[in-house]
Amino acid sequence: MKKTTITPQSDNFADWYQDVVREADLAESSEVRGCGIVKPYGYKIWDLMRAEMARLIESTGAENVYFPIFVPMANLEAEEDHVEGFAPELAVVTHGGGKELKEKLAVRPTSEAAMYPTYAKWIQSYRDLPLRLNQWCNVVRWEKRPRAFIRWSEFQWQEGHSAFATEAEARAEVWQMLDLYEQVYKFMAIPVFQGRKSEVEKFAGAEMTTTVEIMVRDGKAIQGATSHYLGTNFAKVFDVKYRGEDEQDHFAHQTSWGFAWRAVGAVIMAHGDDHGLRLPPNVAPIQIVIVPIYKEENKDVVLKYASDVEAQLKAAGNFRVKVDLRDNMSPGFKFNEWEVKGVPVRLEIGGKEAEAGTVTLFRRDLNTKENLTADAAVSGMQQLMADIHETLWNQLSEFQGTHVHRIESIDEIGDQVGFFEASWSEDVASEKLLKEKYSMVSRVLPKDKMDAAPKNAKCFITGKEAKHDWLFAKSY
RNA sequence: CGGGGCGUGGCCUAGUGGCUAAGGCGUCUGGUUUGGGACCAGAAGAUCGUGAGUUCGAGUCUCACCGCCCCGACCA
Repeated sequence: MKKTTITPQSDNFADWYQDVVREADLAESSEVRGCGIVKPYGYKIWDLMRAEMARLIESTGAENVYFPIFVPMANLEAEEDHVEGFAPELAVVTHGGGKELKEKLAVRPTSEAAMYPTYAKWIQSYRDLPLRLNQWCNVVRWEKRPRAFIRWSEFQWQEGHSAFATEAEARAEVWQMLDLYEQVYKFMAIPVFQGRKSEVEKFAGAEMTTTVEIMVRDGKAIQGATSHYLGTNFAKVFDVKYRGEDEQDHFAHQTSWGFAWRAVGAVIMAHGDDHGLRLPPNVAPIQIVIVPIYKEENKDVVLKYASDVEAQLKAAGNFRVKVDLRDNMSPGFKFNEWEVKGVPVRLEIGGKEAEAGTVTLFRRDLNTKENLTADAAVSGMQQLMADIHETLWNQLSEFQGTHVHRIESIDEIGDQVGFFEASWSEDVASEKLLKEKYSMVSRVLPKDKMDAAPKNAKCFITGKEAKHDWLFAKSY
């Protein structure tokens, strides 16, 4: 008999998402409109993602720095497209120390304008290049429609900013960092669609934006991370130039790339089911929960056995294991709670198991139980974690596969959900039309389609000459 | 900024002009329990979003304001 406080996905996906965030104790809303409070369990998931992301970034030789949260308004206004893109969502500090400020300070919505005046000082010679820096920080964008993790007004992320002597190097960096983002999502058992953004969708001030797009369980897209080629747009504004070997001054070619805690939201929406969260082991705060089940007369025996199994697991694979010792809750309550929280593996250990030297093992990816010897469970745990990761990956991959629809005309969209592949003219007006009609925009020109001829010579919207095969979808 | 909805203990809900604002969940204390969301007893916790107004009397009616949520447009 299952009682659930979670709305089924098929009833209302948005409600389901909010219910999971609440029931799994990930986050709650705060006193401040649009800003969230991330609770310990939710923050740990982010920490695990962040650690992997940090490892990947540092493996490329980029170094960490920290720049201030405040940016002089004048800096932000310097790059025309940039300010136009961000002005509507700026938080601005007008008072400090009890006085009105002459120079208003923006709370950074992103740090190009905060960092590049300093880059101009640091970069003098071609010998100072490349400069590849990263910072982990919080940024603020006054969002009109916030959503837990996916789009809070304040969020944590990493933003990397590099400068190169040549366009070729900068463009290579853009794709290299995008590959890291694909890898970090692989770490979360999430396949991505990697490629480039349209003119309408690209970053304010960029020459080119690349993206990893994720398809989640309702067929919508989440932009998982972006990597931009900024060209010399910002360099010209902030005077980021270097003396080359040719004894001439040149503007630096810049990139920026960012990954935010919306990834937590992506994991929830990509893997979750009607019972709640299903966490890939790599980002599960608790990978194995042991629920001891005992009566007064066998309590000591059961708890001893449970703690032995815990010790063996920790010795075998340094797993994140928790023994749920709360004695004011029934086993059934605990089962449900850990399922909602997405713990990949649960071991039920009671009198029967203690006597037989077995465990009852529940895996959250398949929601199945089996009884096996404790030795087998321990020695097979590493493989089981890998299997769970793979199952989640495969399930999502299969879902994505069946939800990419090839269409030749805009009207074929109808009420289907998912991503739509179509040959497109890349005409700006046509993208607006698509948005009005189907609330849908281009998501990505997949990397492997960038140099390929479109399958259909005619654009699916305008009938004009198509340039490439793009993916379109509704998005978060 | 448009459209819709809602403000009553931490959360959910009752209350539809009349006595001391009721119940469930949760929390705390003690006890009893433990194989799929346990039970008993007790306790704490609300100036009913704010301000005016109507009335003998307002959680309830009127007006204004504030805030929140959901659906769009904007965005990582």
